[in-house]
Amino acid sequence: MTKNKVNISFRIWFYTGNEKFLGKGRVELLERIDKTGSISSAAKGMKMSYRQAWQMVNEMNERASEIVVEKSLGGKGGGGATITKAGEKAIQQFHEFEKKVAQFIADESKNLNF
Amino acid sequence: MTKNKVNISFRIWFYTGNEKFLGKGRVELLERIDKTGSISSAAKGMKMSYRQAWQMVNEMNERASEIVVEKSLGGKGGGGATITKAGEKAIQQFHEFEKKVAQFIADESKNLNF
DNA sequence: TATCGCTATTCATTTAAAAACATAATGAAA
DNA sequence: TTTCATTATGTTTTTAAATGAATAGCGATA
Repeated sequence: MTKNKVNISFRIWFYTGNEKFLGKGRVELLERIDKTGSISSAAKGMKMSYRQAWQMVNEMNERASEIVVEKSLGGKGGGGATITKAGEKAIQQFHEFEKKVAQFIADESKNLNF
Repeated sequence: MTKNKVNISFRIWFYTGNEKFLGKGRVELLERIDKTGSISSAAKGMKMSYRQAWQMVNEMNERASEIVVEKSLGGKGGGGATITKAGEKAIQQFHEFEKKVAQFIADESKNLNF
């Protein structure tokens, strides 16, 4: 009867009310928007269609009390998108929370076997 | 600037090595097998095809060091399936772990706003 | 030895989510 | 006033996952 070590994986999501607001994927999207300055190039960088990326951004903006992405239309480069202070805070809080949970799970799972 | 309360949802998965072994859905499947005595009626009770249920059971048995479901073929009622001691333990440990994580997250998320 | 309901397995079909495609609309700047 | 890359939005196509259907095998028991 060999015992196997059990590893635990997890995911967390932030909700506002009962609507999904932020998860790992959306955080990555926000970070890429921050880095590239546009939804379209952020989407290109992940395996994601522009349409979906745009929709995600829109949902997040609708569901947060302050928008997380400021979008601009037309102009020099056609427009673009930037992360707001509220967006930066959301990203940071998500990472922090995820880290805490990871630490907790790592501690608690040390002696879990089958 | 109204702040919204943020709720956090999560899911955890048990892995043996780097293969998924157990998650919320599979735990429910095991519990239904336990209650009904067969994979087929357990599957019927959830929104799940017998095929998938059978495959899940098979995967779990392959990936655990001891099988979690004992299957019997033919005989009086055509056969059936029962949960082993190892299976019961797995279910119990999953629930316990999930509960601990839920408590941790509830505590940590008390003052999270946007 | 016939029956019965289950396990076991293959193959076709359905479905839902995402991608891909197409096309306006925008507005600063040259 | 033309250009440009982007946002914005509707429509079609692809893809992946699950379901559904069909069939064989099993074996205790009546």
